[in-house]
Amino acid sequence: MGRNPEQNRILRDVQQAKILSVSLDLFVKRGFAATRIADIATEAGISAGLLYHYFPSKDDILAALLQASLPKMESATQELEALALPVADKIRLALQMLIRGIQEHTETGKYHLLIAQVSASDVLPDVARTIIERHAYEPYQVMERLFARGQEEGAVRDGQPRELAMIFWALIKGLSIHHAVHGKKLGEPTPETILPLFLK
Amino acid sequence: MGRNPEQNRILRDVQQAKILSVSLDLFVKRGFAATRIADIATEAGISAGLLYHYFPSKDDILAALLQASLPKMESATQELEALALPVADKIRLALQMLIRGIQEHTETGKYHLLIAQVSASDVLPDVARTIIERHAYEPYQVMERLFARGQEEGAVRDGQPRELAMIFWALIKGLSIHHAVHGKKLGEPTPETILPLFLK
DNA sequence: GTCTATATCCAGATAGAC
DNA sequence: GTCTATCTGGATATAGAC
Repeated sequence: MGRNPEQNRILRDVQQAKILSVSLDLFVKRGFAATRIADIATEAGISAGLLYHYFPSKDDILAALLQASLPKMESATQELEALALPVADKIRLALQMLIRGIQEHTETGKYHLLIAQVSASDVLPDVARTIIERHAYEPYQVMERLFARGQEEGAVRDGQPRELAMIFWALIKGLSIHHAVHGKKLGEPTPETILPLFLK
Repeated sequence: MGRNPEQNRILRDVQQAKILSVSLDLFVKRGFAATRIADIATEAGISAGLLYHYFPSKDDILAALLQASLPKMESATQELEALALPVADKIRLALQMLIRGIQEHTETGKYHLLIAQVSASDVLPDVARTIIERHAYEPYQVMERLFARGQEEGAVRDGQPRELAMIFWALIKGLSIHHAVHGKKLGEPTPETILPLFLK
């Protein structure tokens, strides 16, 4: 019943993906430090021992998650910037996608939450910290440029573009947490309510 | 060299306060799960054994912190509401105090961060969860009423008051985290930039 | 690739002397 | 009230059989 190398590779990828996916869920739900390897393994339907066949340590799982997510977000914002659209539309688009991600528990939404939770911590594994630092600034800069251009077009409200960018991302992080804590119990803000905060 | 009961009481209060204060710092910096009792004790200048003379468990320290903070915030928002001031001024006042708390690392600011971090977690000690649930809604309701009244006065922007309240608190939580992560490195939004988001 | 069994370590919590 | 020494449990990680 041997498997050929190709099948092995596929199995390996599938297992790794599974581990990463349940890790993301658990890290987001319980926090990194409070999540146990045993939980991840159980949730992934494998033994703890086998998990170590795929990842050398818990820290490496976190690193892999960040490694996968941050560049993805970075390129998403850059693609947004490159679109041939009026700035107001780009901002609307960004907001809609982000809010949707948060409220529908998209992977992207979870990544935001993970980053929000994890990057506040002092005791991050070094690898993780490096990854975060390398990619944290880009989204701020993209939004800053977007707001600046929007002001030239007369579509965006007054205020330092950089401050607006910080407010924008702070709000997104805050909404991630709000959703994680309260779910839909309190109701949730819609992009239509948020958008006019930034536009004229 | 005996101490009289009064002196004992004072000592006890001082030690407890010290433990709570360093715990708050550490919880906020590293997260609750990642903070070790030994760290708290060292930081407080006492032995781990002695710490247990003052608090029966780590969970109880967290509970004590929340127990102290949430009602304080609740009453702060209620006092704000009671002031005889135009709504726009009240909102400005609230924003200034909150932002100041965040940026100057006031106790209040740290409490916000603690609540933001801790309340997202699934594995909270039961006591802690109960305390949070009992006090979480009041600030939303206060801001919702404030925004509603502000709209009647024509001072507050359009939009569901409830949604505006959620946005308001999400932004505050997001700014707490932003400050914890980036400090003053990116610069920080000022109340003057934020206020017009909510006012007409 | 997968599991079970286990080594190792470390954190929370206790006991008891001073 | 305070410390040191210690117990205990649980979590990460490894070893080795299948």
